[in-house]
Amino acid sequence: MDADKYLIDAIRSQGRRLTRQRQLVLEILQDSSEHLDADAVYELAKSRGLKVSLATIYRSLSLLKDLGLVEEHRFGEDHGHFETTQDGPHAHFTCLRCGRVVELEAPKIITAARAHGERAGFRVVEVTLHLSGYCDECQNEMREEQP
Amino acid sequence: MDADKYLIDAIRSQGRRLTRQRQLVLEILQDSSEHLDADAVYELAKSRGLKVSLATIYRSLSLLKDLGLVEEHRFGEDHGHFETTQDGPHAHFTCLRCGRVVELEAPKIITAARAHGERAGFRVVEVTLHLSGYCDECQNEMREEQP
DNA sequence: GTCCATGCAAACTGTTTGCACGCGC
DNA sequence: GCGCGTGCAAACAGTTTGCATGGAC
Repeated sequence: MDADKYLIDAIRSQGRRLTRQRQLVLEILQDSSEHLDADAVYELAKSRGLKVSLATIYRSLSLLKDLGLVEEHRFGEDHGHFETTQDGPHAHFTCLRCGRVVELEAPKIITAARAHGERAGFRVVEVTLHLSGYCDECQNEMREEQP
Repeated sequence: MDADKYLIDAIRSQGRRLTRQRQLVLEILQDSSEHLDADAVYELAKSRGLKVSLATIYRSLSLLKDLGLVEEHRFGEDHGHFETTQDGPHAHFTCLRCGRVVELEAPKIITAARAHGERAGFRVVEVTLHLSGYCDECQNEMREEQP
């Protein structure tokens, strides 16, 4: 897998070690189109037959964040969601009914927001744009439930 | 105080009771230009001579949220910040050094983001725009520290 | 007087950490 | 074999909850 090479390089360059656990955490995030939380990664890792603890999941996620391979987002909830680092800036939408987190392309809006912050005198490091509401599917289902 | 009338009306209309604790929590949030977390509200309430428990702070904040008088935000941290409900949509900036949370007017950007989400087929309930980085003051101090 | 709101402490959730063992190098 | 990485359980922070007492109405 190509991405493994990134991982190997990144880990080696820091004098860290490549372990099955770290590999798998990254693979799981890459394979998933969803934005998983730590517990979901943990369950998926176990279901792939790896003996692993939740503590290691957190430690691996933290390392991968430090390496820049993974990003953490807090969508107004009390726990984090993780995704592999994306190329361009993008926004997220969380469905309040089914909980799914979807990505949204919004480069212009995010760039405008960054410029707006700089204009106000801040050095802007990060811009987070998060929408919440109801996805198409859930809107339909809600219509059926309450005619 | 005018805002107390809002509180009284809102609470009465739900058959709830007006207590010194609830009044004070709202007052503290109104008086503060910062975006306080639960513990900060707790400390301020105690410093105003009210005997109160942290549990009550949380319960009051939750009630005020339900009444629509207060909003909770999670700025990528593991704990919430609270503010009285504002008129228009606005963004927030968190300084990564001093932790201060500042409001930012950005109605056009937020409106554009909402429209963007609706165009993608979502019913958008909320838009959160959050910037983080370094405030003017901290930029200066950092310059002095590392010449 | 009724019943909701409070204080207290204990429970709970997501996350982090100390320690002894295991495994990548 | 050296030393980082791991599993386990305990610690931790923020928040919520059960229960008996207190106060708004």
